[in-house]
Parts: sequence; C-alpha cells; structure tokens
Amino acid sequence: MTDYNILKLTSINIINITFAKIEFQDNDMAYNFKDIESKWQKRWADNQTFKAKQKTDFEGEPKPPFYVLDMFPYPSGAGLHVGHPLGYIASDIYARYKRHKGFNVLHPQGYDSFGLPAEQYAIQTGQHPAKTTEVNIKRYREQLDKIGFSFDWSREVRTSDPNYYKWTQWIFIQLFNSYYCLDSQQARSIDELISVFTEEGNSKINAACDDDVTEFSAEEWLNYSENQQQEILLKYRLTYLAETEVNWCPQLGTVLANDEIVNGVSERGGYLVVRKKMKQWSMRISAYAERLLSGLEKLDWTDSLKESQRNWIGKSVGAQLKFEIQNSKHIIETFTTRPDTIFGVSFLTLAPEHELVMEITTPEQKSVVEDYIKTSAKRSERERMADVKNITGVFTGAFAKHPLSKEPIPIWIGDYVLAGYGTGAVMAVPCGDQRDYDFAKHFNIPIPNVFENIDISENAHADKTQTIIANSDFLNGLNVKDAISKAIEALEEIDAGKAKINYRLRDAVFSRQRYWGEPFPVYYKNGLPKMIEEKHLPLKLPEINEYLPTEDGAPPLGRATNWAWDSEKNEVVSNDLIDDKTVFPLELNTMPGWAGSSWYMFRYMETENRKDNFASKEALEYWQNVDLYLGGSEHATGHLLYSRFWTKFLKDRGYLNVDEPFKKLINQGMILGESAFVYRVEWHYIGENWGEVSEEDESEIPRKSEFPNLYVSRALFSEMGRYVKNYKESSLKSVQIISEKIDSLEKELKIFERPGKTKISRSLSLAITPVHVNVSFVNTSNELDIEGFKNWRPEFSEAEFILDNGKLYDADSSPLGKPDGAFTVSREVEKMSKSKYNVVNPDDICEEYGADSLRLYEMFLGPIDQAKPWNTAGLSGVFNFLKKLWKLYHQDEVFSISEEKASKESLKTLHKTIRKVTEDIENFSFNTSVSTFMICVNELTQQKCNNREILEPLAILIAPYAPHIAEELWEKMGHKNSISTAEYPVFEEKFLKEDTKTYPVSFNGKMRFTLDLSLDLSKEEVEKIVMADERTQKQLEGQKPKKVIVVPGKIVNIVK
RNA sequence: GCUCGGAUGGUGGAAUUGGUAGACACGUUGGACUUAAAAUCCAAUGACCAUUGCGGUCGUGCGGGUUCAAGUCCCGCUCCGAGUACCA
Repeated sequence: MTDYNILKLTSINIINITFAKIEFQDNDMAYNFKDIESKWQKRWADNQTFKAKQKTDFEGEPKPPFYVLDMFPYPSGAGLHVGHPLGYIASDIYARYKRHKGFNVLHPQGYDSFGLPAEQYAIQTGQHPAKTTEVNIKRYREQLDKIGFSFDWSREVRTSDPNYYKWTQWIFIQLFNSYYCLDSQQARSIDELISVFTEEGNSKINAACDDDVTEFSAEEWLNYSENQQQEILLKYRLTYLAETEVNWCPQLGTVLANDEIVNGVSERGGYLVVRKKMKQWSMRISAYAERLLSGLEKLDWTDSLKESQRNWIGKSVGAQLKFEIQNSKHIIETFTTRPDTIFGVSFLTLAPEHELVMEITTPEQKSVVEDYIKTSAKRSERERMADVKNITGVFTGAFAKHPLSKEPIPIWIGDYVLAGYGTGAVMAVPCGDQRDYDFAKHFNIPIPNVFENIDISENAHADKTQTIIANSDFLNGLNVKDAISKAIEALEEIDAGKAKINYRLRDAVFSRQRYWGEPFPVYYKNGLPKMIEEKHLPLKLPEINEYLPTEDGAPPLGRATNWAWDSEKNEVVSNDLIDDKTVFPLELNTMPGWAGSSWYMFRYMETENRKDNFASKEALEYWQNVDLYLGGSEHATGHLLYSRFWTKFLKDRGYLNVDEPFKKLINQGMILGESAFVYRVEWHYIGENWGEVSEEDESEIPRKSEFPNLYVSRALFSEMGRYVKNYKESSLKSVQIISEKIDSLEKELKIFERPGKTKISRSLSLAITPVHVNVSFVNTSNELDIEGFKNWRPEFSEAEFILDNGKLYDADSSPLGKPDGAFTVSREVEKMSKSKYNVVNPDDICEEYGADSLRLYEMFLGPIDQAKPWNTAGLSGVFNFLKKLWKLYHQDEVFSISEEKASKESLKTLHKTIRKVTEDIENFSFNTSVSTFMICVNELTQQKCNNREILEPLAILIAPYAPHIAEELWEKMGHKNSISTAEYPVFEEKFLKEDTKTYPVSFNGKMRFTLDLSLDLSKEEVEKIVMADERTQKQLEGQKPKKVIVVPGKIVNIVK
C-alpha cells in the first residue's frame, strides 16, 4: 500500500470497464469511449473532414462562409490545463452546429509563439526559444487532438515562423509609410504628404502628428536637408520613434512591465526600478481613437466589453488652456473638461516628469523638488494612480498667471498627475474635483467656491447637471453647459485656450528590449531609421550566444555579431563591415507580443497563396472577417484594440475590405482550481535571554530543517486555529499529542543535552501554517495519500502526520481507506496554476472518462462567461449520461433500434429538446443545453423509446457536444458519411401543442397549490373555478378576497 | 483609486426576463441486486417547526423601496474576481 493515489484508484475502474467489455465480447456493445474516440479522431484526420473550402473549391453554388476563431493561444511550457479548452470546446460546438446548418465553416488554430516565457526559460537554461517553443507546440497539439476539435489544421500559423513574420514586418513598413489624414479620417501614403509639403508646406495639413511640429513653407521644406526632412516625416508616420517613459531596471538591464514590478522593485531578483525615458518605436493608435470608439456601435460584443474599450479610449470633450508663467517665456498647457470652473483655479499641478519642472523651479525650491522627483521616479504608475491616501507634492516656487483674472497661481508638482496622461499638467479646481480638493486641503491652498449655494466645506462638488456658476465674473448665473461654451469663447478671444477633444488612449509603445520577437525591418543611416525593401523580407532573427542584454545595456540583439545591413547587396552581414556608407547597423529592439496577433485572423483565410500575400484578395473577399471570436476578457483592451487598429489601417490602405476584425465576440470565464492544504505545525527556540540572542546562541538554536515536519489535518486545524498560545496548558487532545510528539523529537535529536552550552528553550506558542499539496494526492473525499505526499518532494520524506482521529500516522497500521485512518486536507478555490499545485490535466480526464465527457462537463459546469471552480468528482454525472444515451440505442447490449413510428410522447420530448437546444446554442448557453439533453435522455429512457425517428435526430443534436459517440451511433444506424455532414433537425411546433396548464394558485404572492385547467378558459372562467376550489376557501378562511389576478396561461394570485 | 464583472441549498448551477425559487447534476443518506466490492437501479435531500396525516414559518450577500407578485426593477452598502497600457 505505498504509492496509492486517486489516479491509481480510478485506473482500477478502467480495468473493470475493460473486463466488462471482454465479458460481452460476443456482442461488444458497451460504451467503450477509448476505442470510439481514437477511431473517429483518426478518421477525421485521415479524411480531412473539417477542412474548410475556399470559394473556388465549390463546383456549384458555394456555401455561405462562417468563420469561428479562438483567441490565439500562447504555447506555454506548462501545457494545457482543463481551463484552457473551455473556450475551444464552446467554439467547436458552435462551429459544428453551423456545419449542420449548411455553412462552410472556417475553424482554424495556430500559435502565438513569440513571447516572454520562452525567452525567460532560454535565459535560465540556455536553450534556444525556438526549440522549447517547438516542444511546447508539439505537446499542445497532442493535448488538443485528444479533445476531438474540428480544427482545420491545414491552415495553422505560427507567429515565430519567418514566413509568417515576413508579413508582420511588411505591415510595419506599411505603417511607417503612412500618415493619418484627419480631414478624410483615414491613413494615406506618406508620399502624398511629401508632395503637399513640397507644394505648400505643412500649414494647411490636418494630420495626426507629434505635438512639437512647427510650421514650415514649401520653400523651407525644400531647403531642409534629407535628414531634417526625415525627422519631420517621422513626426507624422503611423509608426515612429519617440522618447517614451519606461520602467527601467539597471541591474537586469531591461525594461519591465508594471506587472513585473512588486513594491517598486523587480519581481525577479528584487532590484531597483526607475522610470526613465527611452527612444522607442510607437504606434500612432491615437489617430484612430474616434473610429475605434464609434466602430464599437456596430459590433455584436457584450456591453461590458465595449464599455471597457470606451473607457480605455476615454474620450473627453473640453478645452486646452494655456497658462503663462511669471518671469518665464514658457507656457503650461492643460486640458480640462470643466472650463466653466476656470475662476476656481487656485493652483496648477505638474507631473514630476513634466519637462518644464526644472526650468521653472526657483533656486530656493530646487533641492526639495529634485528630491521629490527622485522619489516619485521609484513609484510605478499604477501605484501612483491607486494611492489616494497619501497626498504628496511640492511647491516649485513659480507662479502662473490666470488667463482671465490675471491673478498669480502657484505651480506645484504632485505624482497624482501622470506625465503620459493628457498634457501632464492639471489646472486644479479644488471646489470641483475631489483630488484637487484633497491636495489643497493638505497643503493649505485656498479653495475658492465658484458654485451658487453649494457647501464645499467638506467635499468638492462635481455635479454638472443642477449647478449654477458663481464668483466667476461673466460666467455668474450660468448653468454648466452654457458656462463651458462661454468660457471657451472668452479664452479663444485672448488666445489662451480652445475647445478640444481629448482621448485617454495613448500611442502604443512597440519596441521590446527582448530577443524572442519579430525583428524590425529597420537599419539606421545617420541615426535615422530606414526600411528594408519589401522584396528582401523576411529579416530573420539572428542567432546569439546568450539571451540577456549586453553589458552596456543594449537589447539582446546587441550580442549578434552578424547584425548589419548591406544596402547594396541587400543582405545581413557582419557587424565588422559597418561603415555607415553602404553597411549600416540594424535595429536591436524586437516587436511586442501583440504584433503577430493583430492580423493573424486574416492569414487563416489564405491557403495556397501565402507566399506572395498576407492573404489573397479572393480569400479576403469570401471570408470577410471573423463571425464569432471566443476568448478571455483579459484581452479587452490590449489585443482587441490593437487588432481593430491594424484592421482599420489595412482597410484604409486598400489591403482589406472590412474595417472590423471580429463581428461577434464571447468572453469565456476562467476555470478555477481547488487547491488542497495541509497544515504544518511550527515551533521555535529561544536563547536564555529574550531579545539578546548572541551569535553563539544563534548557532546553538536548532533550525527548523533539523526536524521532520509535523503536519496536522484540516480537522485539527479548525480546532486549533492559526496560533496556539501556551499550548502546554491546552485542554485539546490534539494539541497534547503535538506536544508529546515534539518532546519525543527533541529527545531523539538531543536538543537540550548540550552540556556547557547556553541554555535554550522552546517557545510557548505554536504557529500552524497552511501548505499547498498537489491535488493529485487527494481523493474525492479530500483525504490525503500520505505516502504519495511523502514521496513528492524530499522535504516531505521524513514528515510526520497527525490524523483526523488525533493519532499519529503509521504507514503499517493506518493506511488510507481503512476506517479511522483518514487525514483530511482543506480545500480552497484559487486560480489554476502550477505553483498552487491545483492543476488538472485534460489528458487525464480523457483517459479516465473520454473526450466527450470532458467536453460535456466543461460546458455543464456553468455559463461560459463566468468563472467557476473545477471539480473532477462531478464528471461522473455527464459520464453516466453518455452511458444512458448509448443504452437508448441498444437492447441488452446489442445495437438495436426500431423502424416503427415513435410515440406522441417521444416526439414531444424530441421536439422540446430541439427547440431548447437550438435556442441555447444560439445564445451560447451551453450549460443549459447539456441539462436539456439529460432531461431528454431521462425521458426517452422512461418511455423505452428506441425509434429511429427519434434517435437519429437526437444523435445530430448531440453531435456538436459529444461528436465521437454521435459519429459511432450514426455509423451504427447505417450511415456512410460523417455525422458532421448531416442536416440539423427541424423543430415542429405541432408536437408540443398543450391544451392544459398547471396553474400555480398564490395567495398574497405565495404559491399554495396548483390546479390543472384548460388553456381555452377565459380569465373569468379561470377565476370562477379557482374561487370554487375548496383549497381556496380554506386559505381564505371565510374572508372575501380583496382582489383576484388571473394571467391566463401563467398564474393566479389572490390578495387576501 | 478608476473601470468592468459577480454573489441563489453541503457543491456546480437553473429559473420562459416581474409570475410555482432550487431544473439538471455532484455529494450525502437509506434501500434493491451481490458471498463481497464495483457497476446499475429505486427513494429522500434548502433550513427550521410539526408529524399519524394535513401542514406551517423563514429563505436568492446586507439595508431600504416600488408592485397583486421581486433572485429579477429602483436607491444605498458589503464582500469577491478581472483589467489598469512591456504577461499572453
């Protein structure tokens, strides 16, 4: 009885099933999912059953296309856990359903195979990420294949494949060669812009560009040097180089995501992180803000998702104001949505990183300002946004001039203002904004009130609807709306401001200082970027010896020795040849994860012609865009916004004919794991004198690792709690046992027998700490397989256990399963992850119960979009259901169905099911359709139905959910073609006609009894019958009802 | 902090969109079959009270409200989860 765990337990079941099969060998008809599933998976692959057709593949009239796509998986080293396939199963069901409905379905799959985890692994192990990625993909594919998806694998793509990223680079070049024309609201060729510059300069150009563009004439343009012209063009291009704030970690030599920073230091290694500016590629997504926003309206996405995007884009209508600075030629620009409160401004706050801060700071304030900037550079943006409790800031000593009242306004800096947000400066109106209000209160800055009859002694007043402006000169007495337009008018007149629409959406940083991503097709001539010609793509990722940044802080590609571009030979050459005349250095950054995933949905549309096109015109024309997209809501503002941006761009430049990539989108919720915990008892030792542990004492005090770990079960933990004080005096039996055990351990280790040494003693309290246990050592009754646990990791090998019954575990006398021998763990729902040891692998489920059971169970768990915990024990429900379904088609284990006409009852059951399941599938309510199937099979079993008339359509209905069993039954019923080609059954109302209704009769809204009545009865007749019923009379106890409500076909309610 | 979700029996969840709360499963308990176990089948199962039977009270995170009728609508909270711009 060693090595005895839950998996072993169930494999005994499997053996039993196999025996059963042997027993019935002459009729071999038990539901043998293993044979059935591998048979059909092989047949689908051999016959390419799910290969989507291109339009030209049809001989006659082409079928209507339908495109179902899952969000691009990243092939992580951990493999799939049961949470991953949830969305794939749902989309597979929908894809299969659509095939039954007569569509030519495109349902492809591939890999977003560039990414940080592979690179991190490469840094640790030295293995090339391409290799580990390949291994991971193979494993992924094996796992996916076992679940029986109807993917068209012939169209697979991988972002790290040069044949694929060639086109990612190509799109980058198109972006570089484009600018955004605000008049026509679309991207255009940069050549058009150049010809305008040549003819009339830039004064009339209305294009998206950097803020610091200055005006020039045609003459000036022509006189600029090549370099100057390129610098100017870079300010207009849709992808451009710019100084951007990043989280820089000097020790790691790399930039970190906010995600990778914990409490201001790097998650890995705990090194200091500072914010610094860095020259990087950016994407001018902000140019598309308005279209990204308005485009949402026609999309069939959930409101919450659209709302997230709206919020992310963050459109606000207001005014941009200019504040002159006293004794300085500079001005500060601010954006406000409330220009009506302009007379309420009592200070300005700049972000600490604002470029003017050091210029305007007075000598007296210089050192405090510098200190403050240093401190805030250490805080992450997220931290600064989230922290409202600590109000910090310093005065710069400078004053601005109020544009209207001309009063001096102090200029502060504060880290609640973010540099990358708006202009990085806030005109603070403390009476109308809570953060400004708190800041003013904290630093004793005046809070002028500009609202009529509003008390602002406690809080700011942000209301815009009922408010009247006061103390504001010419704005007095106006409502907010009128005051806004009047204020803007006045400010425009004196050139101190103008109406402006602001978006929160920032341009997206596109450079990564990493190895495992797409190389930019870019080299640098005189420090300015040049594109490699399209015909020389792809520019392949070079080999390097180590995947770390270089010693001088350059990205990993800085290690490549062959990473220079020969512009004459048009090839990559050795760095030694760089002469800056014909051979130039190549870009060292690579593209981010979202580069390859922003356009992949169009790549799947193409089959033959992938070499010369990202996708051919014909393919794009036929498939258009994704009809149904499924994935996690964590992509709401990243991937889903970037791919919309690229789609719109490619449409503008004539490469696509749709301007949205995903018509309908469903978010799947996360499947959570049930972690298991045991409880470690911890005690410690102290030297003779409290608080004065000498070094010598320290070395004498026994370390925890010298003892075998002592574990208690959940039962004992709930009795004792996290801490046990004065445990020697505890009356709890379990504590006494622990105490005895510790005593005996000490004796064995001779802790206190150290003659001549400092006296040490054990502390009086115990701490009980939960420790994650791998869930595979826990059975469905939450009992721990102690031997398995001990063998799991070396630190547990000597562990001791106190069982639920308070006795010490002994391998010989108290094995799992014997009465009284249980050691119960506690369970907690957490995210499913390797580190929490709560991962459940779909392979194991397929092995034990089969893919059809897995598919059904994942759907049965609950609504697709909600997070829900996984519990393997529940699987037996759907497994039993499949066995019952199988039995419907068999008599005494022999396949047998009747050709006779089905009963009225059975037809009713069938058509009820058709209606409900179809409705559910259209609404993506897969959990309820599984229930419906269960009800249907329960009813048909009850009816002893085995008519072909019922069982054939039933198999088709169930095929999208449990395709293997459905195919097998379909074949047994005599069909040669795959069930996936069968037509979906048609619902017929006539079988469901009811003429009576069981009315619930309620009194004051509480149901008391039911009454079967004909549906033909009128309201009055129903009331009459109900009132005559003796149960009604009993409820009324002789009183007259105040009111009787009859809703025909629904309810009766009597008000007493 | 901000934005978006969520909360219903021991557990996962259902409820035709304001009309019988707890469908369908899991689990638990009891029973049948068996030498026994597994498998299978049958029955009970929100809590409490009552019980020979009829039955009754409470109940959808908390506090209010609207209504003949509220899990569902309105107002105010609490707690949990996700995202928050270089994880994918």
